[in-house]
Amino acid sequence: MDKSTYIQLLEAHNIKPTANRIVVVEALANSMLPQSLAELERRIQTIDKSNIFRALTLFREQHLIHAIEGGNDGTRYELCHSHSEDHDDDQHPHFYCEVCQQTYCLEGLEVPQVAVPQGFEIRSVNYMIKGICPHCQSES
Amino acid sequence: MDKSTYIQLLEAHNIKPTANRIVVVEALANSMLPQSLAELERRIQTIDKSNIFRALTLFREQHLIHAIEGGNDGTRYELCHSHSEDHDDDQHPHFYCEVCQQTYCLEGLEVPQVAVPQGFEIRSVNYMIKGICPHCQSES
DNA sequence: GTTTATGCAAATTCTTTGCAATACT
DNA sequence: AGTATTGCAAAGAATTTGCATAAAC
Repeated sequence: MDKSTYIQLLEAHNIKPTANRIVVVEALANSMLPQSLAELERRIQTIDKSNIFRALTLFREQHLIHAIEGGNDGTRYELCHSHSEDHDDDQHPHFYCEVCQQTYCLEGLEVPQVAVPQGFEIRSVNYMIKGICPHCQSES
Repeated sequence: MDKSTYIQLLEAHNIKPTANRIVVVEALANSMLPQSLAELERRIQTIDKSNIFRALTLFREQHLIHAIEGGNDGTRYELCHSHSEDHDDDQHPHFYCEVCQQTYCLEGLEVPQVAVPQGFEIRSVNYMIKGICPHCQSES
């Protein structure tokens, strides 16, 4: 993907494509794994963390990225796959390895739905599995 | 439940039943909703937060309580239902209301399993739904 | 008397905001 | 000019640790 692709992506979500925001969205796009704010800070030395944070907040509001929680160390962010402007519908389960502490996307899988009681309105679902990943499995 | 029940509960998990620990486990048992550390601090004025924290850490190690994450404000704790000493098997989905910010246990429901790829070993699953609860639904 | 638990204070870590300077339109 | 964005610094919030005292065994 080149720069103009990211600009289009930002614009599709009504985000003005500033230089910093392009860098942040690019960093997310190039990440295999969902990134925490701290990881993005480490990766993007040129932008202040408050600005990365503000970019992420904006991206989240515009449904360009979504947040996943429940691994261990705070919130992680990943690009939405479905590029809808007003909601996320590409939720997939995540797997947090208790040994290497990486969070994997289980992209091929769907988050199974549960039948919630009458009156609960579902907006989103976080499905986080914890355990040991194949790599750490074979180490032991 | 009276005090001796809590003592038995602690002992069943190989936890020495000190006065403080009895108070903490009692507070959890009397909570309808999973409690955060901050909520427990507010509820238990007699015990220092570092101690509540240490009790929770110990309880977690001994599988007396489990942690749920992904609501909004950090980790919440609830008693395990299955009183096994070495693992949790009573996971149920939780529902976080984005309006009133309460976390509900959907106790009647099971967490649906997903077929993870070969090599991933599942230890536990966090299923967190976000949306609007019946009460806040009817407010609007 | 040795180990364990406790309370207080403070260190850490992570997230979020204030504000002046800069860039954009 | 006027609005939006940025970097730096610092405020906040939440979690976790150090350590001296006190309690338990």
